[in-house]
Amino acid sequence: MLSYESSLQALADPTRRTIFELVRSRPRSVAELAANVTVSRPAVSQHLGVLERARLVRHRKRGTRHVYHPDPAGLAPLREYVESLWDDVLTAFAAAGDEDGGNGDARDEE
Amino acid sequence: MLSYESSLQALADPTRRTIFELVRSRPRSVAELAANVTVSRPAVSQHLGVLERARLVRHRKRGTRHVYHPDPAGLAPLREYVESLWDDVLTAFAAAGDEDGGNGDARDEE
DNA sequence: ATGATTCGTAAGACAGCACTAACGGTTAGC
DNA sequence: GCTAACCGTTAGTGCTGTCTTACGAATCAT
Repeated sequence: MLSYESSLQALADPTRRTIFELVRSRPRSVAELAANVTVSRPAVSQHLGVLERARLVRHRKRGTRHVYHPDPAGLAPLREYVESLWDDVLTAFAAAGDEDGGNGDARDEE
Repeated sequence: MLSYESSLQALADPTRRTIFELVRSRPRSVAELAANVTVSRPAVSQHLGVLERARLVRHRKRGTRHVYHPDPAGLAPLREYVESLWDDVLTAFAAAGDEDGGNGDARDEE
């Protein structure tokens, strides 16, 4: 699996995105994260596993607590991918025009 | 639903991402898209519906054919979101340091 | 050493999503 | 007007992912 795929799929889930937003603003423990979302603590732990596999977060053991903090390693490929899409789509869009529903002249071009 | 959420969720699916890649490279009809993926034509039509609701593609009726082309409207919010994540994560990462497994000094800070 | 706290993991139930098959609508061509 | 081609939609099915409960491991405090 390409690197930006896992990041894309990880951030697609709303709960997981909320957790990542919390970790992004400030490093937090699992219990602190679970207190700020509607799901249980094991669910948060599973989401953190997905985020960590996607290289979006890392964790550091602080005694019995696992403190999670963001990691740019997984976000960088996603950022590059979106940027490449952005450039190509702008070019393709400018070449095609911006009208959509109108079916004025029907020329066959294939 | 915020705009970048739908784009994120739409691009998370591999088949949908393949379809979007094809549309990005060149405007294509539904049958042409279906010929380049492993799923059936109705499945492609459904995926195009999701992509269109996310403002990632548009379509133009060319006789009986529906030609789909990319749309920057849905991609722009996603790009801005990823960029904002990138900036904040870089800052947070620099402030936290880059070590992970090491549990050297355990101070209680809460 | 013992008890308490924090966390990860396994197992099972449940919901959501993607897919196929069948149908109906619209347009081009004869 | 009639046939064929292209497409969207709906109903039904299978599967992947998420959630909760229960359990075990690791660490700090007493």
